Amino acid sequence: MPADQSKKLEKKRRIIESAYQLFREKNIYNTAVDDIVKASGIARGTFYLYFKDKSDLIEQLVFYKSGESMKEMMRQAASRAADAEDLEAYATVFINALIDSLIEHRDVLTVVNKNLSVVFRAFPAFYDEDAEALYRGITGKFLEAGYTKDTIDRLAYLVFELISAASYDAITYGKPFGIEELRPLIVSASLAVLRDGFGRAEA
Amino acid sequence: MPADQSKKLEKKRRIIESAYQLFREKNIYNTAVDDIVKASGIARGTFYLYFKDKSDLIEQLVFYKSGESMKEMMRQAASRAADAEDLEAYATVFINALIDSLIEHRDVLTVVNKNLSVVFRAFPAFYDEDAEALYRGITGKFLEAGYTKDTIDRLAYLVFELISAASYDAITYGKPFGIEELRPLIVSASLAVLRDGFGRAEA
Amino acid sequence: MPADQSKKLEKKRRIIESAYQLFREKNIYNTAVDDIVKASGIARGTFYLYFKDKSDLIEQLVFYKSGESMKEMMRQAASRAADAEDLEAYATVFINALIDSLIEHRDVLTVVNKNLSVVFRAFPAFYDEDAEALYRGITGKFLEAGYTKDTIDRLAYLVFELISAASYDAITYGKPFGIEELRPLIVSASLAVLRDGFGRAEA
Amino acid sequence: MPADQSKKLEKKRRIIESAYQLFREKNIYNTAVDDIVKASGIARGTFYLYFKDKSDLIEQLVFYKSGESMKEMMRQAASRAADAEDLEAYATVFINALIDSLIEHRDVLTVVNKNLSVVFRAFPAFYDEDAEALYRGITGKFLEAGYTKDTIDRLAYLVFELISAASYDAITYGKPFGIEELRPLIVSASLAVLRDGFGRAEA
DNA sequence: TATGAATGAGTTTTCATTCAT
DNA sequence: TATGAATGAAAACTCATTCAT
Repeated sequence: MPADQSKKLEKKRRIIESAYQLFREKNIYNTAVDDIVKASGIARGTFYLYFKDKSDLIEQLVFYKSGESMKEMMRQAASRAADAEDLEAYATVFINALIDSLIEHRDVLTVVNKNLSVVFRAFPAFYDEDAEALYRGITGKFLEAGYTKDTIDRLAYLVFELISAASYDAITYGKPFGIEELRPLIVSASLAVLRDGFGRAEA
Repeated sequence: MPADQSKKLEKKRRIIESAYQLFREKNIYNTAVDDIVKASGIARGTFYLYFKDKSDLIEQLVFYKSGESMKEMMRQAASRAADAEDLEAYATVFINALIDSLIEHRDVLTVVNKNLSVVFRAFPAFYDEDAEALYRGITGKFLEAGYTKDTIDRLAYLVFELISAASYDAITYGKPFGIEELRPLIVSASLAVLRDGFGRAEA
Repeated sequence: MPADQSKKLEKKRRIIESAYQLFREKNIYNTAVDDIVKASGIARGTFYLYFKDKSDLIEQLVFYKSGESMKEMMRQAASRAADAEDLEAYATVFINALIDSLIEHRDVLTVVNKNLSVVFRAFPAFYDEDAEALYRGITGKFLEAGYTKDTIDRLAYLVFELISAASYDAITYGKPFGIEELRPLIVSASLAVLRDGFGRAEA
Repeated sequence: MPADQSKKLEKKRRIIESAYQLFREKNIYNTAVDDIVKASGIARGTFYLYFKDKSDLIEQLVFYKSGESMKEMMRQAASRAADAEDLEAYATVFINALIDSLIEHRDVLTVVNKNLSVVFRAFPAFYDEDAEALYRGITGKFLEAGYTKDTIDRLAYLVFELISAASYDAITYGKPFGIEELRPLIVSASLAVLRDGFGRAEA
């Protein structure tokens, strides 16, 4: 039973992976189910064994891909920021690392687009155990520094939005400003937001 | 001849307006050209007299709708901020007024979505004379205060991104935070970004 | 306008006619919309201009075909029975002529099958002006002979059911009895039903 | 081995029973093999262990269901008519009882529809021993009364057709006439057919 | 300019049946 | 016997676009 289960999941992931490739190359609306099954090496009907219809696949793909990527990015950023001496240094390294990750995962951005925010947004809601642990790890330092849990959630949301919105076009189009041109401003603006948030919370 | 011109423009606007309604109700990909011509009360062929194809309509619609709305929002915000005593007060009133406008034009957000940024982004590029004049008016105060033109463009971009990204879900979904809950943070974060940008620019 | 209208109706009839041929050759469920459009010499999409979907075509075809055939059969039967001296002779000739017509239109039976009854059944309800006139003509003799309108409707229904049910398999399969073997019984049984009906109505 | 046999038959009946339910609810062409196996709680492949294909199931189902119902109806009708004094009374009670049975088994009519006649028609051919015995029992009285075997077969066919055709819509749709409205006519018409048939046979 | 019937390539989806386990 | 994942041919339907009037 568990063998069968995992085999099914394995095939499902294979389909998602093929679809993901095609979506990147041709965009979602120009990719037919037919293209996906051909790329997956499965029969047309098999697709409908795993997904109710095309939009079911899209939904699952976006959630899966953006979730995975986001966790991966957070993990990398958190690990690089681990040895920071104080909170300000921690945030600086973390944000820079996050931008690096976004650059590295630029292909995800193409497909997942606005939907990345879907997961960023769900982040404080801990949509899965890994994500929860990560979020706790990252924000823990702020809790120790005296930020309230509520303030942290709001600030995290705001900063993630700022970073992803500002980076999105910079990374995918390089317009109207390149990412390296914008990077110092993003970092420094994020820090300002965090500092400001702390001041407001104490008041 | 000018009468003809305006008649043509009039019909074109009618088509855009009908399409806009449908896009809001059913989303772009679920709206057929057929639906649009029916709603416009014109014949199928006529559509292609005014637009090269469907994507031409979409492009023009998004540009038109978001451009118009944005100018309107900017105008309102600028007028409300006009009497502010200092730069900080000016920015505060302006940002609050901008959020109010976004709330008021929430229906535009639905259709134009991520594409609002398209125009926000094009802003410093002065995509039309009105817009250019507006942008000059709004940012003029910062120029006088000693910000460089370059810094202003970057900061304007960043702040607009921050405001629109953070407001988008708050206004359209009310999740994960409501707009009024987020508003003080947005304002204060924006001010922090502006202040920070000034400091960095001087250095 | 009337030219266009009739042209559209003309094409619609052409599609119905092609479908009818195929339904007879291959049966309804083995005939694809694709076969029909090929046989009609039109494009796939055109089909959907005239019929909402396949079942819409079937519905319209059955109604049209069975209606037309039935009127034709009634007309023939009525004309052959016209000179009959008394009611009994009239009915005898009429019923025999009706059976002849059913034999002649045996191909309609194949497609329209049980649905012939649909129209037979609708008969007293005068589903169209031609049919109404015909029905009035045929049953008029019985009205004069003293049958009430109510009795006529019921008897007509019963006799038509008897004739079509008993003839259906006899004509299409020749089993378990051939039509000529059954014909005298059907005629005589029908007359018996009519006579009996008259007696009951008087009592 | 006989235990196995009956187990096999048991499962076969379960499949037929499930299919029967679905056919009633959704009609034959809208019921997929998949629906049937799900409703039967068996695996897809198992279906093909018991039936060659879908049409094999349909054939067996119709035969089984209509045969069973028909025998049941005949049995009831024959038993209620058993004590009748003369042939006319016997026929009257029998026909009325048959109509009652059709009303009671109306659900069978829905599925078996026109196909009920298939079995009615097969009746004189004694498609199984039970049925043969029943038919012999019912028609025996007519044989004694002087009807020839041939006449009996033809009359039985005709009368069954008359009754089932006339009752079908009356019972399932109540249109254009209700069954109770039609019942006296059906009975009396049937008797007329029988009487007439006797006369013709003697001549 | 305006019309709307016609097009047909392109998509999605279904489903009876097979077959390895 | 029993299973159910896999198959893929076949079917239904959509829709942007063209073109004769």
